[in-house]
Amino acid sequence: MARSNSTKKITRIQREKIGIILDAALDVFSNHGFRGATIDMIADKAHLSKPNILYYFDSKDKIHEMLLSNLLETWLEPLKQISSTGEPISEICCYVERKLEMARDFPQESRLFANEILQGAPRIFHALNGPLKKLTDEKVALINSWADNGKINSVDPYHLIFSIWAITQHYADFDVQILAVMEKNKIPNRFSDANKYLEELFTRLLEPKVKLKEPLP
Amino acid sequence: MARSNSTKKITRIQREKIGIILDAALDVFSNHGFRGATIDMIADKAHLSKPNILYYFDSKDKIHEMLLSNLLETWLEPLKQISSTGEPISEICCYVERKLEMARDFPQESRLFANEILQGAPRIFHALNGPLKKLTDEKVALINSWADNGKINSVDPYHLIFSIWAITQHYADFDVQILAVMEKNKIPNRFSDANKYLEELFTRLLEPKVKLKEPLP
DNA sequence: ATAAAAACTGACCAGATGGTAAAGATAATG
DNA sequence: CATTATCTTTACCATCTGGTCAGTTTTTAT
Repeated sequence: MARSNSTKKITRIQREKIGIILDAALDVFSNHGFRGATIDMIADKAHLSKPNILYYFDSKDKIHEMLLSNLLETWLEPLKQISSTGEPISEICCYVERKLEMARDFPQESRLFANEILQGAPRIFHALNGPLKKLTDEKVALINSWADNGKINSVDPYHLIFSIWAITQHYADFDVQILAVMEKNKIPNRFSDANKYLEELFTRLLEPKVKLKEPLP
Repeated sequence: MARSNSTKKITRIQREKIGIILDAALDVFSNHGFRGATIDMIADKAHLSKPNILYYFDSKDKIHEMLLSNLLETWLEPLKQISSTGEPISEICCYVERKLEMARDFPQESRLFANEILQGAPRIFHALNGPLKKLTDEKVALINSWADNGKINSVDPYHLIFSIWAITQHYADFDVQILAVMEKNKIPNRFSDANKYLEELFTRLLEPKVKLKEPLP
């Protein structure tokens, strides 16, 4: 059997088919949620038979599990990149930009995540409570230190981060609504327009009230 | 039968039981999504038998449908209240506040809506494309006119509205994540802290660059 | 009180769905 | 080439789930 008994070698066919299955599963799970997705739908999309899929994964849950654990690293990465040595406002704006790019380029991953959280995060609560919390704590401290040094306006760092998460996720998760509501000719530019808007939003928020002139180099 | 053949009188028992069923259904649908919810779960929560539920509603879909149509009015209301005669920045901030209150007081409704949109809005696309679009168009025009008159900073009105929707929804839909990540002693105040943060966020964004002094009354 | 209408129940279906078993087909290996 | 290990399929099963139905109980109206 091919079941993921860790210590086994992985054949060429296994690597290929597992990839195909995960691609198909991501598509199906992200569009229908865990319960709404069926193995048959995944099988159809992957051009494989249902038992064949269950030859590579023990169960529907296992497929979903693997998608989520693959996702988490990708999801944390942009936040990790906020650097304590960079210029604060540009660090934040670059973070927003990276997140927005992810919403544009990986909307399925975004919706998979949103579905999971909406249902109460039954399968990844541990990751939220562990790695994500740890990373968030770090960046909260960093933002606070920037504020203490007068480099940015003093704001609640948690809510700053939440608002970034919220807005950027929105462009992936609520895309249907955006498409339905927006003026048709504005739709193609929605991501670059959003980026422009968000840059102004967060720059204005974070600019220190009294701007000190820095000496020219 | 009691089925909703519009032109029929409604008895006391019908009114009561339909209310009980909708309450239970809101709870179940919002926590599990449409496919994840079962009539049995609704029946359990409502302390009614499954056939009894189907005595009042023709199908699972009909229950869901009614919840969504009830929801829509509630959902549009806060946006409607933005008034062209008020002070622009305070109108926007009050809108944010109302939306945030809804996230706090009706998180189930918020998640029901989010679930529906995430799955591609199959059952309410018409409402997004109709009433919601119409209302949004109006408010977009209003915001643009404020900007043209120099009363607010000139920003993309669509993305302003989207960011308000995104952030306020987030506090309901992603509550698990917030609870997992946030410092424990900040949790009880999260809504009032959010309100404070958002007021500053949008005030700073919308303040005209050059503030004209108004004559005292 | 009694008949009619409304409300409710237990038993039951049919189809969908997650998953299995066993045998056949294909690829890798000595 | 032969043998083994891997891969795939056909035919299933058990359970869940939306929904029905025939009949019983309760409420309402006369």
